[in-house]
Amino acid sequence: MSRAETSRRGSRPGRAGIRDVAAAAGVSITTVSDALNGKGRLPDATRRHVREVADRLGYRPSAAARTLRTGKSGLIGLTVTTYGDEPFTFTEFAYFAEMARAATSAALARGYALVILPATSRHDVWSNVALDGTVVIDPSDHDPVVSELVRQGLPVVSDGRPAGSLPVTAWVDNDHEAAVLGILDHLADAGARRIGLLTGTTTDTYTHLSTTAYLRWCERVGQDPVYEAYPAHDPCAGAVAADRLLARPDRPDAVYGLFDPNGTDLLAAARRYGLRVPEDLLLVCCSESTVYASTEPPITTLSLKPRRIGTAVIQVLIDAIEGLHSDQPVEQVIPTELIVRTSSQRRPPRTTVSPPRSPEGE
Amino acid sequence: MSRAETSRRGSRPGRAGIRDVAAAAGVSITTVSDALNGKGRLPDATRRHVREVADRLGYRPSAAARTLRTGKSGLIGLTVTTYGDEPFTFTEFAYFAEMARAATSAALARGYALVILPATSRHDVWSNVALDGTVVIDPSDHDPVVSELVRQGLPVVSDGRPAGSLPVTAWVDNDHEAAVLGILDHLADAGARRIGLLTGTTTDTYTHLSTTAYLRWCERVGQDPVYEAYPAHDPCAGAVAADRLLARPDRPDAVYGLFDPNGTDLLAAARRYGLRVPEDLLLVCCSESTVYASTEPPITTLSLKPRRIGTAVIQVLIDAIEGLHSDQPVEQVIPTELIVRTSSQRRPPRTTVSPPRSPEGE
DNA sequence: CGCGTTGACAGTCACGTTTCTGCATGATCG
DNA sequence: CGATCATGCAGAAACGTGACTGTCAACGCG
Repeated sequence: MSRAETSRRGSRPGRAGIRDVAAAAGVSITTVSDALNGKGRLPDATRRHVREVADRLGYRPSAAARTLRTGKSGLIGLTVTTYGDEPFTFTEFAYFAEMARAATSAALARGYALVILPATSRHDVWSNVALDGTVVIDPSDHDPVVSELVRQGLPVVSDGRPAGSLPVTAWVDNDHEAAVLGILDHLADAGARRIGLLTGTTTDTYTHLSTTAYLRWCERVGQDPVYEAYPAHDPCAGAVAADRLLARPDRPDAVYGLFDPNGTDLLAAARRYGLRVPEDLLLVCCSESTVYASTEPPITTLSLKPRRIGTAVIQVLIDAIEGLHSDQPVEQVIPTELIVRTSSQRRPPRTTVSPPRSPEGE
Repeated sequence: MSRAETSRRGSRPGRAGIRDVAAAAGVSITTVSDALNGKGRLPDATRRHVREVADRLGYRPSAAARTLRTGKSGLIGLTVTTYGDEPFTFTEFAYFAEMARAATSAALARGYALVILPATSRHDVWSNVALDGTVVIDPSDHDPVVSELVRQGLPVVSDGRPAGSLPVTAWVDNDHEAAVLGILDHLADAGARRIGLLTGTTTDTYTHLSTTAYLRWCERVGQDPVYEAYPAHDPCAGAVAADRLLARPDRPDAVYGLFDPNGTDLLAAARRYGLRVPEDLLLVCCSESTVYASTEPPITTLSLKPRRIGTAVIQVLIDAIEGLHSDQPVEQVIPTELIVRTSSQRRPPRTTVSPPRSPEGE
């Protein structure tokens, strides 16, 4: 300890640096770094001694310095596209919540953390955080943020296949067409003669693919399409659209709703029109919420398996970050699950469709 | 351009550094930094010229280097405590989702981003990310992570007043006692004679304060407490507990549920026992979900205003980070809002309590 | 016995930025 | 007209870490 007082010039008290550890242990900075990272060729005695001293000093390596040096921050961006005037709809529906939860867990298990970053945030926020890669949920056609990130060489994996020529590194998605066709067949099997659709006005691929599949199915079986579209980010609009759908002269006897709240909205609308579910109206909606297990009646839902999607997205992204070009394809399809409940099961198939009725008081 | 070829030794192609900008603009590094950050004393011509060149080169400052130099990362940790065996219940209920959404927005508006970090994550993840401060949601009594962060001098603001002697920098919370007392009075005003409570077995302050308030209210009005507790993280347990509560010999004629899914669970249980809502059973639950507006009947809910809480937490935290010791107190109470719907309104107050009935088939 | 080899460490540079200090140049004032 | 001063900008020192290179001793082998 002749003149090893190199620690006094450094940062504020309370934070010990690698120099302090080296001085306290009587070794060099290199030895400390190697001992803690298990890199060099050191005898176990030195390694243990250094680790002990580091623990005693409460040494925590500076994440910023490590990131600057290694070029890896251990941070992954989680981006959701925006709807309407709301800043963003992060976890507006249970899907996003579950997906983000699973993604966070999966990332953490591999030593990464997630940073929430809306696509419309100011550019300086994006460049103020060092990202190793990014997950984008349902990117729009010409998302400028995605292009920018890819241009910078960052891996970008999207939840939902990218629309247009968006240059993502990889994507994970459900087979939405197969899911919709399966639901329509399921409803037809239950006796539905005219199946309606509650869909959205946005241009994301989920809405687009689902609607297209519906229209194709209608054409195949020779049914006139019966659907109402509304801005999916507005909960009030959903209730109104559900009402509109059941008020039509060609009122459907079965409805599939693409969005989470459609189930309760359609149920409420059916009550207003005096329609019994499932006797007069079969109901299915796409949702991850458990409330549909205890509604009256319980409503059949389509689960997109957000936990599996979130996990898969993170695995693919981290593989790309760490250069583990996995033998799996960069396009991964996760199966959906139809949870059949009372609302889509009808014992005696009806042969006639009753005319629409006027709304009744509660 | 005599020998200004300093750019070649640097990083990989595709990322322009501040040196490249300086060389291309024919100025020094200092001038570039000052011009972009608006710091120095430069003529507008130089400033504009430098910015133009930086844009042309697609220059993005390195977040890691900036963080290392300034000591500020612009990152805020968002931590939720864990329940049971699940890794964590992030956004398990609508409250967390809304709160996180508002917090993200508020942070972004001030140039910060949120990093999702469960309290039980491995320590290396925590030290691998440079945080300016942390938000903890409902910290447990002796949260080691909070203590560690505070010891490092990081501001920590909690959503929910800290239990025990947890040394947080500040906290934001509702007045849970006043909220519960208000609901109980509301139910009593609607004619309730025996009010039950559906509560949790966890030791967080929300559950504790609410339950205590209930017990005190019971003592004050001379009612025997009627409550069931269950592990709040388990949705199945909630349905079972709701059933237990309505199966008791001293079955209540009004119930307040502390957790989000209690409304539908209680409604389903009431149907099983042939109880009409609100005629035979008044119902209120604490929830942020909009589904309770369209259930049959619509259920009165207590909103904890998570958007206001999330915003307030972030404002207080960033004020602390930036040293703006605001004149506001470091303990902030956000009022709750009772959204009165059909389930808690009864025209003719009942004078007798009907005996419990057996469950009926659906 | 001399030389190459290997183990065990120390010194030093670079990551890219911010910021402090300092040197010119022109303007201003006594 | 010379000294002072504001202005505009350049140079260089950090920030804390990881990695490369270099040094010194011990040791094996011809």
